[in-house]
Amino acid sequence: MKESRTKQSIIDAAITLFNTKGYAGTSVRDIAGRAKVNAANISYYFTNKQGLLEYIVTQFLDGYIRVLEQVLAQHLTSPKETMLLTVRALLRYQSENRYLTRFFYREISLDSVLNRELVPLYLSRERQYFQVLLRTGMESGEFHKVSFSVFMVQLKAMLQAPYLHTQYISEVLYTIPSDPLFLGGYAKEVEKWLEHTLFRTAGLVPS
Amino acid sequence: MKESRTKQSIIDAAITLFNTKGYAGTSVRDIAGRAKVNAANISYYFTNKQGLLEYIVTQFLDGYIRVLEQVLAQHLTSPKETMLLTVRALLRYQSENRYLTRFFYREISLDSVLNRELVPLYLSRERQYFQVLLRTGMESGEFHKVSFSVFMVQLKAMLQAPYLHTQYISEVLYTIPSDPLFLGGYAKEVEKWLEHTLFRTAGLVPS
Amino acid sequence: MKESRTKQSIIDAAITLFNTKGYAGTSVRDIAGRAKVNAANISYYFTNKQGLLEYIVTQFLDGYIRVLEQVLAQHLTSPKETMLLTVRALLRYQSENRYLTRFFYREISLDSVLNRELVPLYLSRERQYFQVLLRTGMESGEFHKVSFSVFMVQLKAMLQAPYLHTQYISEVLYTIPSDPLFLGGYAKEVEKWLEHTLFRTAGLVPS
Amino acid sequence: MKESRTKQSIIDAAITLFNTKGYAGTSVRDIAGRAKVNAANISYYFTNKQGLLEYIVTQFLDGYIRVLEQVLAQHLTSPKETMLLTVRALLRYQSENRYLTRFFYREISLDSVLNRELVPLYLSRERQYFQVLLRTGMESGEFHKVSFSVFMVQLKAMLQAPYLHTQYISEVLYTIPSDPLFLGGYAKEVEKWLEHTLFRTAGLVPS
DNA sequence: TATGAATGAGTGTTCATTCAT
DNA sequence: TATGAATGAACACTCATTCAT
Repeated sequence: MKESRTKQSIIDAAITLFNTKGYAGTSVRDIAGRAKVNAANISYYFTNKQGLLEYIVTQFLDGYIRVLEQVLAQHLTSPKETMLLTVRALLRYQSENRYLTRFFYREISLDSVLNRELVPLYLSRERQYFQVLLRTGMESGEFHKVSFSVFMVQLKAMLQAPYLHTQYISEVLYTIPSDPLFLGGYAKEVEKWLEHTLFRTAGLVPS
Repeated sequence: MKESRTKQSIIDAAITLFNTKGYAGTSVRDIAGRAKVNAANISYYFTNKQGLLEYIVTQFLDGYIRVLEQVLAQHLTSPKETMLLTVRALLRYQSENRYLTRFFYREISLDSVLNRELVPLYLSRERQYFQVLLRTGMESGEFHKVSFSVFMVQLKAMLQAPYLHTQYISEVLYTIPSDPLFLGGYAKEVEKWLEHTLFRTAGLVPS
Repeated sequence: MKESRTKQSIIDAAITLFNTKGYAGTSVRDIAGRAKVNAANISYYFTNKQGLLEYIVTQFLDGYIRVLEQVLAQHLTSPKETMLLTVRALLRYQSENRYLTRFFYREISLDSVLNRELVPLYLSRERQYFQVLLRTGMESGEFHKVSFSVFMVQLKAMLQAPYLHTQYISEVLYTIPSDPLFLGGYAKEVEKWLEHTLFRTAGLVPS
Repeated sequence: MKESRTKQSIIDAAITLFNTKGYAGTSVRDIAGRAKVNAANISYYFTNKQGLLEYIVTQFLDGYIRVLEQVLAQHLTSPKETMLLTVRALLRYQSENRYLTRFFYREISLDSVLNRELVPLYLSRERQYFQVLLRTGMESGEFHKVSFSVFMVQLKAMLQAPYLHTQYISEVLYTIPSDPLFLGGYAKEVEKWLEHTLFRTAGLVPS
């Protein structure tokens, strides 16, 4: 079921503008103007501006969770391999939705109905995913014994860094996060960190 | 020269509200209401809303740079010691201005005149500070040979993490960033990371 | 293509209020209130208050120039007859738009973008029209040899007088400029002046 | 009794600004800024903005009436001579107060308390002055029999023209109204008109 | 499905004015 | 006499949204 051209162009325009100017700093007329549609269409398709935001964020989080599910669906036996593939998949997903990712990680820290109600629902599923994975790895002896929370805050920082510290990241990798080449480079940095802090046995899984 | 009561209460209210609702999401009437002053005072003291933002951000960045200068003023001979004291001082400064810090690190990624003109001026001074420090440390043999850019993006991530990943950080440290106890805890994590990636000789400088 | 009811009632209200209170002395809420429409419609239809002014003034000046063109379109051979018909037509046009005329002649002397840029464009066309007409009349011998500038300043004063010296004019003509009867009366005064200062041959063209 | 420096500089600034931007278009801060005084002084010296306007207009009208009284005080016996001296004196007075004159003639047509109450008081004295002068002249046989109202509207137009039709007047007289040379030139035009329409005997009174 | 017209609430800002000093 | 601080009301304008078509 393809979205109507109008609906999709609204979404695309919204993501771009939310990313550069923030949600509150973007007006529905801005979005309609960039999407080259009538502003009333936004209310028609998404009820209101808040509805458009929820649609976009939900879409992003649905995709994020789907990435986790797709890794699980491969029925890998090694926790180490699962962790590596998960991280790679998430980095790829974020890179494919880079404007949305950047917007989400920025706006998530604001006080809003969205962040108090909708977002925690998804984040608790992410937390559960990694909790199970970590426990399994530690029980099997593949992972060092680490604090879950300490690991998580570091992992999240790793995942978000390229989208929050844009001033430096481009120099580090001689490229920008939008560049597909970036994926490989930054992913290796993250894997090095996993190797060092989590994995007991050396040797990377080939990417 | 003390700020007038009115001016200061506007600043305090603005920091709180910018932090929770963002700059664009905060109206001057919101600020005036919370500060319990007339909204016209904002124009009176800061010309306009944008002027208030600039005043606040400038104040924050001035303080940030002053922290660096104060460490330099101690004329320490060891680069390692200098680096440690710098990081501790910056963490303390951020903790003392935690709402402002959080707001700044979020809003800095938006497209605005402020971020295109005023902020880079200050950030280039921070960059220069660490560039000199790193070069000195590497020449004296106290530091590993590392890429400046890679080091910086990691350092910035370390400094900003407590303010950007607030969902997890409280669990990690059994406390919140506002808690003074937090300082010691998180600072130790950062120092451990420095020890590991930058310093050639073991042994922490007593805090 | 008729203007929408809302747009036209804004224009009508604006002309009335600009005339009695001046442009700067009239607020958009005044206009909206008198027009019995929402104030936001003014921005909707005219971008802003200044745009409404420009629309109104442009409309007036367009009509003014059109009057001149319509006289020309009659292909009269006698300069004297052309001059008389022109003056009568302009007086009729002004009488039909008396509030606008009065407002325009007052506000034109203020320092504004409008008066520095838009208005001179139209006035230069009026000047050209009379320049050609006067030259033709003088070459054919129907007109006395007069200074163009002296003639113009007097003609303009004649045309504007009923709208600028309203305190006396009503007494002079035992009527007000809005009265259609006025037209004949004042027009005759102007023609008498033309007869006296410009025309070499006696005898009025029947009106 | 000299005005205080502050008060006088407020008056000067107000006249300039009222002339270029109109009364409603000028803010008390504009005036204070140009006068280089604190805005509160305006309320202190003139109660409020309206009071400043009244002060200025009253000053102008007082001077205007004083001009008439000074001609009368010369106890001239010839109505013709009186009329000529009056017109010359009024033109000189206006030229000496040209900004104020221009502002007054423009703003006088607006609907305001000032124009409904204060101004008519003075204008009725001007009317009476000319009424007596005209009657005397006509009874003595020096003046043609003319309609008072018709004469007045023409006279007023003559007096105001240089200040209302500024676009053309400069070309006519190869000078600007502010130029002292202008006085003589324009005065002669007006006297020619008087000679033609009012005076029975030829021969100008030497100026 | 899509739009132009229209609105009420809210935006940042300026206004003339007051008042303690 | 003169001022900086402060205010409430008003300013022009933008906002997200509704609705008839």
